[in-house]
Amino acid sequence: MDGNVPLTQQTQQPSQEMADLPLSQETFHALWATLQNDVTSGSILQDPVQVNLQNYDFGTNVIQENQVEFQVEQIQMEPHIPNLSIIPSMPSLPSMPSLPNMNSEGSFLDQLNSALPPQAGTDQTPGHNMPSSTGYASATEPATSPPPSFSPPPNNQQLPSNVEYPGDYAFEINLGQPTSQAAKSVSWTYSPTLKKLFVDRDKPCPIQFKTTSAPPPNCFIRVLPIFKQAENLAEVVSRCPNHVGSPQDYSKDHLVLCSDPATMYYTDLQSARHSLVVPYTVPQVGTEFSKYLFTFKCFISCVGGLNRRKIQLVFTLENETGSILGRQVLDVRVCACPGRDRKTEEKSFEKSKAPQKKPLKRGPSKVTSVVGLTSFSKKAKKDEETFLIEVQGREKYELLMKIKESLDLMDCVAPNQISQYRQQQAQQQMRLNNHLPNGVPNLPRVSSFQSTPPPSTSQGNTFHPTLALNSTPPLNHAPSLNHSSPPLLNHSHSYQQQQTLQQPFTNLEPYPPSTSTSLERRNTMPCKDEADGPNMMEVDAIPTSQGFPVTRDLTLPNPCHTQNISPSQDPSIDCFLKRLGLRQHSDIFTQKNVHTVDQLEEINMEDLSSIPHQQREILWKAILELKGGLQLNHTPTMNRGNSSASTTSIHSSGGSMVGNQVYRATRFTLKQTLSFKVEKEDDDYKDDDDK
Amino acid sequence: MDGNVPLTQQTQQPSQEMADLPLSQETFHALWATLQNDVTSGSILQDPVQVNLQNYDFGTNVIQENQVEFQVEQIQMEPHIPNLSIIPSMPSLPSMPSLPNMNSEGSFLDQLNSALPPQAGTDQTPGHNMPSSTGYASATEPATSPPPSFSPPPNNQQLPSNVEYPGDYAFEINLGQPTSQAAKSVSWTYSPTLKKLFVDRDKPCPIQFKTTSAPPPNCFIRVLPIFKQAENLAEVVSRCPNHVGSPQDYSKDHLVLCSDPATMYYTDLQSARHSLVVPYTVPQVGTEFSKYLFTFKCFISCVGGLNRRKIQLVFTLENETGSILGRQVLDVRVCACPGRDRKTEEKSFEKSKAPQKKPLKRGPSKVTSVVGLTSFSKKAKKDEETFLIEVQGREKYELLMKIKESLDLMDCVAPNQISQYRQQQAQQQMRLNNHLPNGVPNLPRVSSFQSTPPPSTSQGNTFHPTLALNSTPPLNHAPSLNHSSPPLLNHSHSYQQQQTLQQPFTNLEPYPPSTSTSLERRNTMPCKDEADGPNMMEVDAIPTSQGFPVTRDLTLPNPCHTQNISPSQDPSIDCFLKRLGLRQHSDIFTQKNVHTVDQLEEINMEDLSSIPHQQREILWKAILELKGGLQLNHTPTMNRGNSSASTTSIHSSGGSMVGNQVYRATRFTLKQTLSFKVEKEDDDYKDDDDK
DNA sequence: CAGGCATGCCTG
DNA sequence: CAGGCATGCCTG
Ligand SMILES: [Zn+2]
Ligand SMILES: [Zn+2]
Repeated sequence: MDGNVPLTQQTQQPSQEMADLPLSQETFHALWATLQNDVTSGSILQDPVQVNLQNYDFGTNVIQENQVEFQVEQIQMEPHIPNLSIIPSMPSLPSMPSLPNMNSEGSFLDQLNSALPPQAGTDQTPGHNMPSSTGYASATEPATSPPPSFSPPPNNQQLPSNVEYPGDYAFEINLGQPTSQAAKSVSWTYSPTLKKLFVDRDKPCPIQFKTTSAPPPNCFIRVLPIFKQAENLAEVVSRCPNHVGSPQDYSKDHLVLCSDPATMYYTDLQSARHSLVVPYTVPQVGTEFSKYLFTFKCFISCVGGLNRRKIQLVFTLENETGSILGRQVLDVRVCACPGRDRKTEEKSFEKSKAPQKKPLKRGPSKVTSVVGLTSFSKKAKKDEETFLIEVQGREKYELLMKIKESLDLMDCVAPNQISQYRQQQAQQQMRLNNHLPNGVPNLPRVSSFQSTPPPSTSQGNTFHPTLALNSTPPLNHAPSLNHSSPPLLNHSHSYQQQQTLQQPFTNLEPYPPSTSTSLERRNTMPCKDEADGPNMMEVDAIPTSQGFPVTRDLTLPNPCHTQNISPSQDPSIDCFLKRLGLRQHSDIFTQKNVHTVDQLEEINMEDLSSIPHQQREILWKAILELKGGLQLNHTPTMNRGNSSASTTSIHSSGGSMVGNQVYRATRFTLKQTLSFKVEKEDDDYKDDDDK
Repeated sequence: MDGNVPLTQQTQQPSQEMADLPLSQETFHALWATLQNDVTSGSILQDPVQVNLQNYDFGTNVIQENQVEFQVEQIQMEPHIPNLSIIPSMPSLPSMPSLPNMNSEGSFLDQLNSALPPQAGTDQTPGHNMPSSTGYASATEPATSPPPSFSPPPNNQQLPSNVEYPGDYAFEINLGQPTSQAAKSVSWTYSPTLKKLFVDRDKPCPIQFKTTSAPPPNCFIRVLPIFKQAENLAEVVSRCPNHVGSPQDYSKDHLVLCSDPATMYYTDLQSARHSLVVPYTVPQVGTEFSKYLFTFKCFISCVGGLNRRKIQLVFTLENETGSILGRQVLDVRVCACPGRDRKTEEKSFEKSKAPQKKPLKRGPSKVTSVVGLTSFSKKAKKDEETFLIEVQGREKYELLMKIKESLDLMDCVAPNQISQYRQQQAQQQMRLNNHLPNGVPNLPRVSSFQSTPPPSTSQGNTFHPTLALNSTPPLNHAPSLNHSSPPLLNHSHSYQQQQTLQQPFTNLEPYPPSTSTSLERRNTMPCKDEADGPNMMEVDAIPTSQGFPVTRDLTLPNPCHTQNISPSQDPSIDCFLKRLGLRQHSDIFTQKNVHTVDQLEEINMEDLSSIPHQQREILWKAILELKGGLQLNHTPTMNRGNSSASTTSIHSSGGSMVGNQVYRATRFTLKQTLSFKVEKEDDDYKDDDDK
């Protein structure tokens, strides 16, 4: 096992209580509530914490390690201030007393409570304990930072959860009538034994969903692919260079597509993870399930992509504010011969659970569950000087005017409107082009909300016809993933500007667009806790581990950086390396917990010592370019602190802060890692002979 | 055989005279001389033509087809003129009387002679018969067009030659002491039986060169990878998306790299082919060969790249003006297990030539040899209106000023200086970064010639210390490939601007930079025919089929289009498709002889009917974008005529001609195709069992 | 649609 | 470094 994650080791006995370990729904709930609190008042978590790890087949393996970490960090960034003020509230917790006595967590978190300084900014209303109704408003996941005291950085990623959780509505997935076997190259086949879907690349595959009772209106299903093996879990699942979509395409990096015309594709600004969201419609009368067609754009074997690593799909049923009502996980193998491979895997699975317990190869050896929350706030300043440019030649003039126009317009428009506009444009375009798989008729189902540059076009939201006026605008609160990445550092803006934005619903006329932050917005419509629509009750106790709202305020209108970065670029290290043709070396970054380009400050020359000379030069140059300001003068660069707070500083080259904004972010991370000895157990392809 | 090339069929008997077929060196010579003539005076080829096809193992296969085509086309494009005036000089020659009586070609070409109208433009000096001294000056390969009368378009690509030609200096390659076999995964091994190199990806592989007599000074070796199979020959060999280099890297698409620090990497503007050029140094005293280390950046199996298609390297020894002094061809297989694969191929090769002649699989079924020449001319106009732009905010101002500055500077600077500047910058940067394979010390060996934007930096040309003052400036005359592509149509400029430029020598102080075309330049320094340096004699009879000079004048300073196109983009359809993730459909384009984006006008909706709906939409949209002007207004678009001249028109959307230039191009193509029934003969991997 | 190859890569 | 698997794809 080549886990890239530095971890302290703790040995423990084999455990059948696995299914009842830390980071359960209660954890989410408690954390959520408490963190809300904290963001606004400095108080912290008192409730006991439990974790519920499912979906990993531990077999009879021996636990080798069981570690829990908790961290609270606060970052504040302002223009023209030469140093990032990182306020480590609680340095970190290297390891917890071994589980399952996770109730001790309560007292631990109590300690944290006192360690956390009162929030400096006060533009937030006091917190409350209703995760569903308040979560979206104050808890987002953008701003994260390296842990202030560790070095090398600990594994503090906000990893996606793969914990199955049917929830109050008994959310379930289904793959139709089980078949006992299938032709070698059927387009897809599901193995009930393995609980695994085998599907050909780019072939539509129906997946069905149901809930026992009707969930609140305007729910949607999010589909997020993750790597199954713990050592890859931190890596974003995205398409290989060979199968990436066209640059204009918001789903260009998405492994999974859905044929539903109302599908929205997201790329999380922080984690860079690619997920899709599709409105959940209750089953037609007489049918038990709601069916959706999905396609997968890469083989699991794709070089420079999945690269023969197992993946899972995480399906979350989320309400309109992004709270998670249920979660299901499905193992998937995208391959050219689903039938053959299913047979092979089932065969080897039979063998593996046969009495003699003969050793098999490569199994998942580590399981990590992480919950994290980050709150975030931001203000904008202005740049109002006037200049004149004299231009020779009409062509240049028109070109420049075009650029100027767009710059001006971007300034005029609320950042989230810009974001929204972009996302809408792109997705509308996609629809117009009938670009969705399986040729499902592409109705313009998303209403237009663009009071900005291009004139508003379509209307008619069939997606959320019942959107209640008293529900909070989810504009800034699309659920997304817990995957860490520093918030607003360095050149990340330019990327973020171009990224897909988190915003599943666009028909939000009840609420005017706003440039305020999520926290600020709470002042406008505070304490909806007790009145969050008809689904208040259900929503109350719902965890949001995977569904942290994200403020699109991160999308800054400052165009300075876009100059050097193509719209197709992705903030993930993966994509960064891809562009350099150095994908092979992603380990180096993963090891340092560097997952997006704005974390590149973490990387120094020595980290690259393991790679060949020439490649190192290329890489280092590219890193420097991203670190140290690109072509433009006055491009402020902020350095990301190393693991130690003392190294944190700003590389501002005399310029103003990007976008002239003030940012404050507080992040909380709770992580548990279980490590266990693998008895060589895995579905494997080799042992057919001795069957 | 799935030859994409529409061809008329002609059956012929098996032939052992293969080695003496059309398109020999004499052909080149004769063509060259005659075409020179034609460009300037309208006269055409009288000499008999012979062709010498080597390097294809025909075995005892039956020739099914033997076709020769000859075409002359002239294109003229001017701003504000609504129609491309295509002057078909000679409609085309569907098929020639069957060979080997190729001497009849003489009379055929005589007919052509009278068919060719006198040249409209007269800014060329009279032609002469010295290919080496005049070739670079008037014959270039930029301007090509679809044949005016055919439909569907015939295979009129300017394909690279793979004809072995030791030449007057007996140019030879060598791979060191032959080994009888090698370990499974040696980094490289050469099979003398197969005359084939097996090499691991990214591993240095020494290849040696020699000549019996010393070639003229300042010679260089060009290395160009091509596909071996005729059906792929038209496709540019480049790296797969997974192995492309970083965008700044001029060699990012080059399959082959050379560790020599003086290596220059080219991407032909017209053909989009990627080659490298390295100075040829005579062997050290006491050694027989000059050794160079090469690396290969893709496996032949790379998906979206070589894709399991056989390749060859074409090594040409070229003099300083780009004339070809010798050519050698080497089969190469880049694979993970060179030893294993060599063994396998040798085994199956033995079998294949065993008496019983058991059928083997997939062999090369068609061989195509093409010679082509295009002359090209261009003039620039001006755009001098003055405008004022008022800008709010310093950031935007500075951003815009930066852009304006660069636009202005581009206008001030001669296009070839810009080009040169860019190429130099990039390659210098590469050296500085010690970016070359194998860590060979990176001396700045290319002198700086940048009288333009960035101040001149390095000096000291160790590359061409003996560059004679009376040699013609090769600035515009780097040898390149005969691969067709339309000249100055549509949005190709924006791509070209960003493309690697053809210019192997940069120490050219004797000649001031010039914006004039190659033809115009001849007026400035006319008739160097008889005085082209010390190597006049040798150079005289040398063919230039692969070494057609290219005018970098193609690189227009007009920045209008760069806006939407990232610098890393490549004009080839391959890359275009790659970006869209639709590489699978390259056939469609190959079939229509569309190889670069500026030929996209050739493609219409129906052509895409074979591909899946969604992909079609993506593709079509992308094509339309490239065809029809991007985001900017006043972006003139010129349509490429379909195979029929009557469909040729300009889609100018009321704008001025791109760059306000007038273009005139004349192209000549002579092509022979041999088609033969394959007795299932090929090196194959399957038959090990029955050994 | 099944058989089986081709070929990068993993494991001993 | 050799054995051998994994897996897309080609051929009947
Ligand atoms: Zn892929
Ligand atoms: Zn490759």
